[in-house]
Amino acid sequence: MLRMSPGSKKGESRAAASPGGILPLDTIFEGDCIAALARLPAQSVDLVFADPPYNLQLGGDLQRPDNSMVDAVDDDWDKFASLRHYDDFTNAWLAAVKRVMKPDATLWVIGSYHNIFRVGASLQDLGFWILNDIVWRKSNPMPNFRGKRFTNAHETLIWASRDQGSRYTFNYEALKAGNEDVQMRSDWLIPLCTGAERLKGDDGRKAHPTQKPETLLARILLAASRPGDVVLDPFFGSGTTGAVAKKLGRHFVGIERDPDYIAYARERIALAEPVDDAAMLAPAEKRSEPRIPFATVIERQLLQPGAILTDTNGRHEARVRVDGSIMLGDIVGSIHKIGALAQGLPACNGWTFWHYREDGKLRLIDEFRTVLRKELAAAG
Amino acid sequence: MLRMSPGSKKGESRAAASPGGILPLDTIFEGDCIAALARLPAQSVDLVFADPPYNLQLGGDLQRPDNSMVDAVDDDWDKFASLRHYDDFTNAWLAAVKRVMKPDATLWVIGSYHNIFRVGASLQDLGFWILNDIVWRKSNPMPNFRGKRFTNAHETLIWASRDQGSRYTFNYEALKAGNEDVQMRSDWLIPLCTGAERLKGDDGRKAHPTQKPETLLARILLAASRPGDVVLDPFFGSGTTGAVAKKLGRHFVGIERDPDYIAYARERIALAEPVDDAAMLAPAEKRSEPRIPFATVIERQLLQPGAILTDTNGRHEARVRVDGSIMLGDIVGSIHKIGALAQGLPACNGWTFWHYREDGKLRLIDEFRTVLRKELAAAG
DNA sequence: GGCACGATTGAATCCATTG
DNA sequence: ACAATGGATTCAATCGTGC
Repeated sequence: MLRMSPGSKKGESRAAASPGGILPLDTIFEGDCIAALARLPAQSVDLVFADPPYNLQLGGDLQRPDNSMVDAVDDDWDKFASLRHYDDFTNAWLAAVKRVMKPDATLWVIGSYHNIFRVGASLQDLGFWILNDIVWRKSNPMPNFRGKRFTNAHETLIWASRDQGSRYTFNYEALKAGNEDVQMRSDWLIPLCTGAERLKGDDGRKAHPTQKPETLLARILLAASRPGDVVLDPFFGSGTTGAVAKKLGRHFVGIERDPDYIAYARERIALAEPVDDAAMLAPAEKRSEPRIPFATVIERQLLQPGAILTDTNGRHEARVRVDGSIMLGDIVGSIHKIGALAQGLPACNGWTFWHYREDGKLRLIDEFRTVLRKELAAAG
Repeated sequence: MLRMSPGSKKGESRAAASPGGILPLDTIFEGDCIAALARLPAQSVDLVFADPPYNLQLGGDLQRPDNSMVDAVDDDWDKFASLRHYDDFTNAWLAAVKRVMKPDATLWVIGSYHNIFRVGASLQDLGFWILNDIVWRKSNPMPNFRGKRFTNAHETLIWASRDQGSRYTFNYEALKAGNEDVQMRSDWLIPLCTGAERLKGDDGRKAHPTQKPETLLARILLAASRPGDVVLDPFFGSGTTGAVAKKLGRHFVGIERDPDYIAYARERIALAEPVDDAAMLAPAEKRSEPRIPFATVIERQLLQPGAILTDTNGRHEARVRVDGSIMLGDIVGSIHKIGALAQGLPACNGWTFWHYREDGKLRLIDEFRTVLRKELAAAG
């Protein structure tokens, strides 16, 4: 039986239409993840964050797709059986998630060396297309007490699109602006979830064993979703995904089978304060300028047919034709094509290559484009 | 047909007895890796380093922003018909390697997200026991030219013992002593192999497309082998493993298919001198302060979205956005770009320009950077 | 010689729009 | 559906050249 739980104490529950039906938003579903996913409408979510269990050989709590338990194991035969069961489980939830994803949605999965190779191989087998693997470097990892291995100071995330060639959301400019104006790398330094952020029970002990830091989820949501998007977390746990989604103006859908965790999550999400100023929320984007045909420069008589274009050094000379093409020797083509040809390069932006001479000075033809764009903007 | 080639020009060839026969040392075998492995004695090597093809599956050409071409890895040895074929290949060489390993030997494999999940799953299936996954963070990776993904700034290594419960070599104290007396972590910052270390052909072009830095191999050998141990590299390439083994007083056994690579490797190894001080092979330490993204200040909630930043005089007011960009009027950008814009300067250090108000006093946002640097310093 | 500046390069699954 | 084409997009480090 599937129960629906509003994400906030107010009990407000929004919903979004999708090809497969109606998806309740900002809601936590209580129950088995695969069964619950099967009841969600197809192609209804924009982003998935999954923090699946990875108790491979730890025994006791590994769940088969049919919800039966795998016994604790320590001999080889059982170890292989356990790996296979884990793979079955992984394949099942990944396939179920894939069905629920919009065509351009992306998936994030976090794991450690115990399980991430199983997960990665499974998702490749299912046709997901890996975009990056991301390393969460922990600034304050637990040391290796016995001195028998390297300090396990990181976890791995896989970022994948539903299919090869999909047009996924990636807020490149926003990430770059917040990162000292250099593009964001695949290794992220983020502290563990500790202190006040770490949820504690009445007994003062941690409420959830693997609560993820909000910083981590914030970066994921800011990188790969837009305000108003729907973020699905099929292993909702203590609700970090929901809390961050609410703060950042995204919708969430959570699935969790433990009612205690759901209680913690609900309380926590109710307390989360959304950023209310939309201007603070919309991702920084380089606004795409309208495309200006070079022919317009001629039509508007900013350049005359027959005018000479050269590169910076004057090594190449081309002549402007009435139709906006240019001629180098007896070869005719666009400013881009001829620019590429002149340099022997596979491509070229002609606007930023060709110059014209005015009052004895060389000026870039891109100045014309700037002028025309300003005019266009003024005209609305 | 299998040919045997001495590793040095002197042609000296040592050998070690093992349960399965005699293993020639400091030798490069020319031929297919799986066939060659089948002829080596069982249980004869102490350490394996493997740098298998990554199965990159590149699409078309990639151009840099200056329209020059990226020199892609398009070699035949990296072409596989399908994931299934790649898995078959992986299973075959891993099984062959396992047979040759002594019971307490360990295996290192390096890869990227294209192949590492296949490799990890395969070696788990074969009964290897993963000890760590290690992240090689590149200090100077190739950027993402189109701004479509995160900079792919790392590769992954898996360190595994032959069997669960084996008594492998791990030089814990030595690593700790060489790491400012803190445990060596699972994330290693090491530059790409460039400059004088990078082997070049007579034409001045790189001799091998994926030559690994000696620093990386040095750390592996120092961590997981002892002087006199035998290190096997089944994808020997340009011989980095052999050169480092010789420098560090380990023996090597290499397998390589391409006679050109073998020629480079042999010459290189002949020139390698055993070192007295292993620290010579440590990476040059970085002394510069780590770069702190302004987005971290928001992620860590040191400032809230919507907070007001001003200059000293309060002439300019900008507002902080969730993604770590700031907004002046309706213009969005980094603290640096907007700081420059506000002053009409070509550049500006936003950290030392913008202030926030706390308890009625103006404080420089650079104070946040100081705090974060202290907190994150330990992790580099 | 030393410094400034430009050219080059590294395992890469790297476009969007129009016709 | 595919094909053609306009034109947007990069970080750290090394090495060579010129003053």
